[in-house]
Amino acid sequence: MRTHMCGELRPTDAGQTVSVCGWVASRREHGQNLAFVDVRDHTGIVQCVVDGANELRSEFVVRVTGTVRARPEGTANPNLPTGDVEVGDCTVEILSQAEPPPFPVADRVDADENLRLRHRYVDLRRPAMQRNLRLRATVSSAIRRSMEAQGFVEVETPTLIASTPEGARDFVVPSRLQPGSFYALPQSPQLFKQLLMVGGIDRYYQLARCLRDEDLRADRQFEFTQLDAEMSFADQADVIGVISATVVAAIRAAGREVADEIPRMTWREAQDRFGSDKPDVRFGMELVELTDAVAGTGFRALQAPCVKGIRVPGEAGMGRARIDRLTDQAKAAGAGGLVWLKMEGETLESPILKFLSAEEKSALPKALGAEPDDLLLVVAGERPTVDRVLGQLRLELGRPPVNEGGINLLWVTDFPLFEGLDGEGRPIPAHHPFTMPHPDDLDRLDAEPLSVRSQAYDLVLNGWELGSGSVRIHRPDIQQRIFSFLGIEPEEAQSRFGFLLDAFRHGAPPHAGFAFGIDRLVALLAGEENIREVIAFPKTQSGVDPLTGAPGPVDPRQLAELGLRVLPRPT
RNA sequence: GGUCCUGUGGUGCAGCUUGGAGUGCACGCCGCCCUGUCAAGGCGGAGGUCGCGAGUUCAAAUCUCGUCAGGACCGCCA
Repeated sequence: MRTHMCGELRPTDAGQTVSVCGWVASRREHGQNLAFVDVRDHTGIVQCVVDGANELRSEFVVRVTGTVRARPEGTANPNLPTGDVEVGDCTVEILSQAEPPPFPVADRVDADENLRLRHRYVDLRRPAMQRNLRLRATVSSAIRRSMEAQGFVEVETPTLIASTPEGARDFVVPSRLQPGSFYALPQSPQLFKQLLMVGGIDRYYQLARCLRDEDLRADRQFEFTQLDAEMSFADQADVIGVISATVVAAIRAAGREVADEIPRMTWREAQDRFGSDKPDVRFGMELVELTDAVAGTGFRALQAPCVKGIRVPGEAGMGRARIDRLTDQAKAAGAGGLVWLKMEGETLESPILKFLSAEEKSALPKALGAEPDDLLLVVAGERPTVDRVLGQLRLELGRPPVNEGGINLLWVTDFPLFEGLDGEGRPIPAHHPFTMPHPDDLDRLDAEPLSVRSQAYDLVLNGWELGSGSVRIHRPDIQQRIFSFLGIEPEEAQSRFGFLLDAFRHGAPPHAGFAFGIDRLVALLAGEENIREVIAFPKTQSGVDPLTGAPGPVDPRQLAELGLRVLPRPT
């Protein structure tokens, strides 16, 4: 049907008779006997010269046959890769007519999200969406090649699985053959990949669809795709090596530069320096320890176990309203308040000056490395709160746009095993309950559980959590001990995860794994703030697909067959 | 569950603060003209329940309340 793609014609093709197919991108008529028609396919646009184009309209699908020729002197278009040539003496076949598009098919579009999604098939024609989806395919392909080159085997795991009421909310599918019983859609293939290790697969990977029924965000959809991997007879260093190689390969396949070696940082260091477990290391403004500098202060607001601050360069002119908003934000995040100091030239200005000693007035700016016209923000309180609050303020005040600052990968290691205590004093697992504690900390499990580190690690890219992994518990005795720690009784553990514990009694190799989100990786590589831009058919924030109308009601006969009845919505 | 922003011809906006006739801009659409344009140009034209519903008022796109939709965020996401 066609001999060439629109975007590939060049002066070297001159003289050839060609056929191209695509959509009418624009039409410029110059009377009855001359018109220019730009035809677009995913490779680009080429100008076709026709006698008349009165019957053509935007987005009509056409096949154009004609002769490639250099454009006349002075009429080349340097903005177009095909701008030195045109297709002349054209015959135009209309393959399909089209209504006027609901929004312009331009590279950049500012149309309403609902409108774009309702007409996604038009939206996808836009060069930006074409680039994003093709970038995604390039990245996926590079990931597969890298994993296979490292000896990993792709294994598919089931989509209809048993619900394990742990972590995120499950999507649930009613069973017809067992009315009243339900499948769940997998939040991840976690348990299956561990079973594959017991099954001797040794190195497993999968570009796995994961589903979680939680509220949507710019970086979260109901369904998302992960590189899911697991390896036997391997430790943390092995996993980090494999995943590092694959992520670097994927980023390079996308045409971006990245170093071979990915820096590492412990969770503790990330908290101390950045107030986050996923630090954005593209900019400074690190958290500075001030506890000693104000030890013994007479100012009550700074009498706290931990005092830290950040230096906001050049923001001494910040208005009172903005500072008040930051203060509200800090309080909402748990801080008692927000202390601010301004370097008005060389002079320190602050509402709290009268409460500070002379030593403190010089020690605070010095510790923070303050320079003229800087704004200094100080928070006091319990250490985790101080870190969290300042970490948020740092992002708010300094974070660069998504497409700036290059690609900065970072491994964050030595996460705590538990992230705190629940209402009944039981530890909450920071990762998941199959995470192996750090061997050096095992003997503190009973006495100081919150100080126990785990062999869990996250991969962070420009402040986005790309993914996480861990060394898994492969011994039933340790797994039972962790379960009981989490308040999961042996009977409950048996009923929920019994199949895994059974498997571990049949010869489980030590194993470790990882999973990271493809949607987020591709979005960052595409310079997009929102993962919807790299998903062909995403859902809106309220979980609706405006194109297909999902979710919708089902036929009453379907419900009856499933033994279900829909209750009226509570009002 | 909560906070904030947005909703005005097909599209993107302005108008809203300080209520006074659906007013305006750009694109698109329809018709005519035009032989070198490329977001072509010129002339003319059509197209509106100001998301929806209440309330206040002599009078509401504009003020108030509710509601729906889209977006950002908090909660949530082991």
